[in-house]
Amino acid sequence: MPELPEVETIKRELNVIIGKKITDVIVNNAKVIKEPKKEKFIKELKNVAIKNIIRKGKLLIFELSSGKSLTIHLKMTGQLIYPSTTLGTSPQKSTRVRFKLSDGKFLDFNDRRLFGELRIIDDWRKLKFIKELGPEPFDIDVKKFAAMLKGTSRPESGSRPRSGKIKVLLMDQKFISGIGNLYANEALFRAKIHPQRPANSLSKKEQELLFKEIKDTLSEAIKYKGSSVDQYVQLSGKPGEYSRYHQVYDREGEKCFKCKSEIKRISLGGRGTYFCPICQKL
DNA sequence: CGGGGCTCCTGTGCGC
DNA sequence: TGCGCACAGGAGCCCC
Repeated sequence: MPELPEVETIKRELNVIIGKKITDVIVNNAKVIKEPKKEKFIKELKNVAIKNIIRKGKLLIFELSSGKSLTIHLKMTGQLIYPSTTLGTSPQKSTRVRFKLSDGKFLDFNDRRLFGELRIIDDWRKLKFIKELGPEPFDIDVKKFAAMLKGTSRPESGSRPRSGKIKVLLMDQKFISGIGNLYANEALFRAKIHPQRPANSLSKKEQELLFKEIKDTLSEAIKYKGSSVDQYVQLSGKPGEYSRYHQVYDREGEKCFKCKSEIKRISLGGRGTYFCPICQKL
């Protein structure tokens, strides 16, 4: 479940490979390569340098010296490991693609469930996923956020009246980018808002608090290098430390840290949704 | 439009 | 102790 903080952590750590050249590509499972086909994918990367690495929402983009870009989406169980060691966390059974760099070390893409997506494209800005991506929480102000929730934001930015559930909306990458199931749960708890609240029903105070808590939760998670709940690890293979600060996620039946009542779990948008029925008002 | 459910997959961890 | 299966949830898609 890498979300914005996890992908941002990896992106920052990947700084060390900027300027290095890819000397070889080993594909153990071509399913994660979405375009172009395996042979062309390998050819496009060989002897090409990594010029820059950026992140858009949960998507990593490697800008290459060829002018093209390699995009990597970790989806749920994707990992990037560098430098890979034979004794450490990589390579392993789930190592799907290995990039050999000009320093002789490997950057490994591991992905247990094969949901991850690698592609090479001429212009990442033209990707449908990118064009439809909503703004990041850090790129907007509270006024804009409030307008988006109310659905009164400019039509060309894709805003409509938002009567859907707030938690489902927060996870919608076309609405706002970077938030997944874990941080949607955490931010809503901190803002004392029930996940089933209609998005356009929030009071001005609630909008402000939610916006603040989204940013604070994400910032804190970045500070602690992400949450290792399932598969996520840092580039070095070390787990992220933020999991120990989770208030509700994966805590069904345990006591709320604030009011001691029982954390509940429901399903929203097909996702496990955790909340405190006392602290979070419907 | 919202919402629910299914799909892509596989390793883990639970219940029996 | 072993076996089988529900579950994890990012994002796209389909249908009502």
